[in-house]
Amino acid sequence: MRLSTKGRYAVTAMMDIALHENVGPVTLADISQCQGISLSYLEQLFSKLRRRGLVEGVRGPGGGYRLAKDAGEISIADIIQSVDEKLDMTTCGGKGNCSKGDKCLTHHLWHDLSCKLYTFLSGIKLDQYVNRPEISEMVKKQDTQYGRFLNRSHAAA
Amino acid sequence: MRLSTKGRYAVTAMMDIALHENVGPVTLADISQCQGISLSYLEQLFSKLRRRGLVEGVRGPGGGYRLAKDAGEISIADIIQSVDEKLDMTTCGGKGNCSKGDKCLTHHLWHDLSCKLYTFLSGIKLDQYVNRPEISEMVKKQDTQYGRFLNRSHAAA
DNA sequence: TAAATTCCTGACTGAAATGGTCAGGAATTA
DNA sequence: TAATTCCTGACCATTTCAGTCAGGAATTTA
Repeated sequence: MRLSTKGRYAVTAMMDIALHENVGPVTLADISQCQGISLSYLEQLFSKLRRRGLVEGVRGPGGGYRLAKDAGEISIADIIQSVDEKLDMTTCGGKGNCSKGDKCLTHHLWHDLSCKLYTFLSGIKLDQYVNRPEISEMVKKQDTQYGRFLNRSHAAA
Repeated sequence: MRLSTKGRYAVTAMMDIALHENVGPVTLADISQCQGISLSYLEQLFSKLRRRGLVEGVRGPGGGYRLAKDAGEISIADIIQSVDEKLDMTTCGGKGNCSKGDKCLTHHLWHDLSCKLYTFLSGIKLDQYVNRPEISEMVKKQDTQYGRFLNRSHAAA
């Protein structure tokens, strides 16, 4: 398994988009500035998120990225697997041939753990955190601080 | 967070030792051969496990490593933290200064996740898997295959 | 006491992943 | 047509992983 800054960046960026669903597409440039993530790196991550069908890009001025599904249908597991590839912790990828064709001593352990972790991460959907009052306050603060969406007709107050 | 082969190796090796508690100290050479882990790499890992007080080394012929505590008191979290350092998934290490002194958008998310994962891994003790019938059978197979502990007076049948 | 065994330590190494840069398109809007 | 934004691919520095190597320290056994 792998759970690094990569997955964290992806989740943070997705959260940013989900938090601005009502405003319209969010540009990677904005996310880059607000969340402190390199623009080119974001582009790499979103290339994968797009291929996985989690977001869709809108080109041209006023464009950006928006969620391809409802925020309630996108889980943290989806996002992490898009960029980090695997949540499975067994060496064998669940096949049970980790020790010369047989299961290794810790196969059951890693299998159990992978299942639990996956269940947990799949259970968390984007909208759960989007609707938290502390978080929507934080994003409002950030938006005014960076002057985001000032040129949008239907910008948030 | 980090959960790589490193932590897996450490847990596997600890499991091997726990499974042979009744036979006496287990040499790293044996673990290396049976579990397919490089000897020198094992030595690095056990250096950390020893410093954490999870195992103790016995030098000289007939020596090896044995558990420093009861198998029921050693959790997977203990082992992984010994070699991999951190299970915490927040960027800030739990301090909440991840975004210019304030909490970042996903602070709560990673904090929650870290707690759950830690609770889960702390709850699994070595003895839980040692006492599983499938696993003690596997280890018996391995032992005869590699001819381990043949020169020990109280070797397992 | 000598030899064998085993832990123990530190320096070094190739390969991969991380996180990021750069350059240049392609599509869309104004 | 110009500006904006996504989109792609090549490239790069650094870190981590996983392992090698060499050598020493403690202990047991002969």
